[in-house]
Amino acid sequence: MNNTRFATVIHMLTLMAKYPGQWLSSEWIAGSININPVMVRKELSLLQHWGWVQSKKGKEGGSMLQVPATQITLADIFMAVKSAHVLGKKNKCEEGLCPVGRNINKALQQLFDDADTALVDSLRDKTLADFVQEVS
Amino acid sequence: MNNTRFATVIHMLTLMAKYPGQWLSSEWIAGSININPVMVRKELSLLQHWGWVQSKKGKEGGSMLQVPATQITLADIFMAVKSAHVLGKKNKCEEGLCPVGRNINKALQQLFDDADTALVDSLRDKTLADFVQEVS
DNA sequence: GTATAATGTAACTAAAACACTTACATTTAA
DNA sequence: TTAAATGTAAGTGTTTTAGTTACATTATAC
Repeated sequence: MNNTRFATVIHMLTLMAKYPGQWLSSEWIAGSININPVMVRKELSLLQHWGWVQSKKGKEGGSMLQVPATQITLADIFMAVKSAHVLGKKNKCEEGLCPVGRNINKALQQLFDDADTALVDSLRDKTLADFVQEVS
Repeated sequence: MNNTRFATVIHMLTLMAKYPGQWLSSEWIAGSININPVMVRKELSLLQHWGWVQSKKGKEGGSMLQVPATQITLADIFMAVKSAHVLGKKNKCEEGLCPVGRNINKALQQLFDDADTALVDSLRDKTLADFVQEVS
């Protein structure tokens, strides 16, 4: 995770949770985060895909939360944006070039999966609602 | 962590743990990992800095472990190579541009630190020796 | 109906992170 | 004295990430 996607998405969700029932424009959300509105819209499409957010096109349109903030955990949010393993990437050890290396890579895979799980587990007991409360 | 440093370093340490008391050349280590020897030497300087590894220049030189593999935990290794937070980076929310945003960023900082801690804690009960045993 | 203001998305550009590579000074042992 | 290794700086190439432009589409207010 050497990107800002988790920060961006939780920021977006927090704003929507703070203003429930209101159509927030991507322009306005982007302003609060200090990023480009198109980036916001890209992440919005992810949030829609997960059923967390509803968007409305056209004038007076925008986006709002579709599920209670108590039902979204930080683990859910992390998994939605996670790309790589938390311990990083593996080296490419292909075509049997590395005799010892192949076994190591197999053990690494397990280790990487375990680490991902440990982190996600630690995020499971905090909800978006909890986070929003900390902010207010 | 969207890089291969953890994988590279634990691979290197595993090799040195498997061949204790032998001077392993960066060329040979790099061959097993299938990466460039210079990358290996860069990471070696990190491992030396932590006192885990000893290197010898000149002909018949190389590197070897200087401490027992039982005394290096995966948490130690992770912390040695970790650059960003496991949840990623924060958005730049400077100069009070974002009224709501500033509070969120403060809460995010805490969350990011907690997540890092949770991951490190989960890595603390496994040593390099444990990992090497899994590989063999 | 028409103007306005929003989303949705593709395509492109810019910047940053990452890994590779070259080169060479230095060191050490056979 | 030669060979083989580390140490490291400097430069290049690749990939990832973020920003930006552009525009088709949609929906509302007037």
